[in-house]
Amino acid sequence: MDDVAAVAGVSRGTVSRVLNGGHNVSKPALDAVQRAIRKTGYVVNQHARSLVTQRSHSVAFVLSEPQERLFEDPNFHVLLRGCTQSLAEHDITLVMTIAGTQEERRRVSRFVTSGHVDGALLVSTHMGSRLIDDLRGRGVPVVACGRPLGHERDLAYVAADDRDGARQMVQYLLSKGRRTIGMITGPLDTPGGVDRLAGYRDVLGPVPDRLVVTGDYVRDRGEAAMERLLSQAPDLDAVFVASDLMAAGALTALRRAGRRVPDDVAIGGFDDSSMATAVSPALTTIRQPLTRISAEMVRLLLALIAGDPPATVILPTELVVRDSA
Amino acid sequence: MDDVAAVAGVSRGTVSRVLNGGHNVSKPALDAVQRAIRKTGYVVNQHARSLVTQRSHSVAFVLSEPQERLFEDPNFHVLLRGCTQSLAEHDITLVMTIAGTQEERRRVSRFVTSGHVDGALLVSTHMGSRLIDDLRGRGVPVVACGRPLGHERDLAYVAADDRDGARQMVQYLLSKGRRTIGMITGPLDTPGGVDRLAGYRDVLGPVPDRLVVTGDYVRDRGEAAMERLLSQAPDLDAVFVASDLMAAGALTALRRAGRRVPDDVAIGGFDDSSMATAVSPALTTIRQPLTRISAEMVRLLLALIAGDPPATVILPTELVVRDSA
DNA sequence: CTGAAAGCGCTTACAG
DNA sequence: CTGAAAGCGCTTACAG
Repeated sequence: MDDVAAVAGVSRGTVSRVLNGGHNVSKPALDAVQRAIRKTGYVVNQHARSLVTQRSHSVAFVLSEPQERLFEDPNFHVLLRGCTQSLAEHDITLVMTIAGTQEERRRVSRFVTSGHVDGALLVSTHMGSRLIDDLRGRGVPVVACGRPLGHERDLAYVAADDRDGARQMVQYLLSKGRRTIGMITGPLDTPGGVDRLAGYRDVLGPVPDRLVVTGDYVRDRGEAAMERLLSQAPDLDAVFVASDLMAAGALTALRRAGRRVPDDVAIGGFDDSSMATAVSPALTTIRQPLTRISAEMVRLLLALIAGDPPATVILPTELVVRDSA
Repeated sequence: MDDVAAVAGVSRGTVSRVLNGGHNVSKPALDAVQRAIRKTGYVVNQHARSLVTQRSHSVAFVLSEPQERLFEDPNFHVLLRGCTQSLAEHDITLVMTIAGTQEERRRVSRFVTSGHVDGALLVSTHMGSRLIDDLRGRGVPVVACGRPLGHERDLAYVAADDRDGARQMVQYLLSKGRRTIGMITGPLDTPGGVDRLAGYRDVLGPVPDRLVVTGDYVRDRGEAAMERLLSQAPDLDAVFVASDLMAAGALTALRRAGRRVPDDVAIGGFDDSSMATAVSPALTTIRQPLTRISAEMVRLLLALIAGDPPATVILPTELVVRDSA
């Protein structure tokens, strides 16, 4: 920076002003500095800048999933890409962190609170990690993806309307003449687990236990859950599955059992992830607007960093009809 | 830090020494400082530290793919997770950057060279972006994933032995009695494109043009390429496909054409990605050791940052026999 | 083993 | 509009 100032024949203060928008700088000074920057190939040292501004212009993307299951979930990539792009538009860098184990969570907590980032985007399905309390306690701006069970009031978050999506799907299955509709749920310590089940019950009222099996979002579990459902309720003619990945597994189990989809059993998924069209028959499912969710998370986090109070954003879900129901 | 020093009754210099390993510090002083740190909840300011050490303890993961196609590729996630974990073991943070468009590449280049990171892991299939030259010119330590066409000599990289993998697959197909073996290649401006085709030719010698179709690694293109191959060479009894994703597409095309796999046409994939077992029949394929590739990339980058000269690491590939061939 | 002091490369009131 | 100067929060020879 001294070099640039010397070459341009001005003070470092003026160089700095040019760097920060060029306000209060005369045209000739501005030109001289810009020429000097190009000539010297100068790039600001972000650490020095951050040290004085107390702002790093980067945020953490915290993947806090014990089994790191999200990595296999196509939804996750859409979210990661969406956040990276939305942030890039604001010239903010995404720092990727994985908080799978206890040890990793400690590391992440230390990292996020040590001024390395201005805030954090929390992506996890299961709750109950101490991470949230740690970060909140330090006053770090945080936005969660999905309703953070138990922290709805003190944490900003963006979520799809899971419950309404589930209602739409079950109503659709009914409208197609299905009468015995089973469900494979997500884990019941996740918002997608409880809310989608609640939506199912909203429409169907009290349902016999044998019609509901708890899953965990991944493919294999969907397959096992479907087998169980088939043995508990051989008479079912439709199943609402809380994720496309599990629905893909359910399809496999049905094929093996000799049941045709959708003729014998209709399958409704959730997410409208890439899996929905990768399987055959293609899944009728509920679309979550993940790209918009990413954009809203970023918007909310930037607002929080700017000092705004936390807020909640709920985005609508939408029925997508394909071949499985 | 002043607070900690005050509480512990020592100077800031001593606090700093404790923070940096506790060498040359007396036991009582060390204890007092650690107590004070706990009591005050102090966390170092990384920017201040980096400003003086000139080291950020973070590296960039540069995803430089025009179509951002990698995001859909399961290989990519394995790589990202592998790198994040290997880096975490060294207490180094991964900063995720996407350099898809020209504009993004400029941003990334500025970011990487401005001292924000100590080095970069370059993940891209296509070459010829100016990014490499930019970073090299600035003296930024860089390790590429896969042979960087045209930069083999001046860039450190880690790659799987693509050519030998291709040879293994073609030899296997021959050993199963297949006589007319077609190939769907990757893009010919990528190492996986040229090297896998070279391996195919190593075994088969000169091959009629009608047996080889160029693809682009993604599913849809694999489907289209298979259709083309089927019309150009209706007599083929095996196809070596340069990626599992394309092989999945090829399977769809074959099913539609009424050809049974592997009875009528055997399919050999490449990657052993999650796609290989997600499709039916499961793919016989060539395994790339992506987790080891990530670990080696990280090791190489840290060596580079420490001042070692660039190096090349080639990891073996391995035939995995399943149902498609 | 320890403290005082310089310095890392910036930004930003402040005075002019 | 511009320069001189203080200060962001650390680390690290240096002297003791």
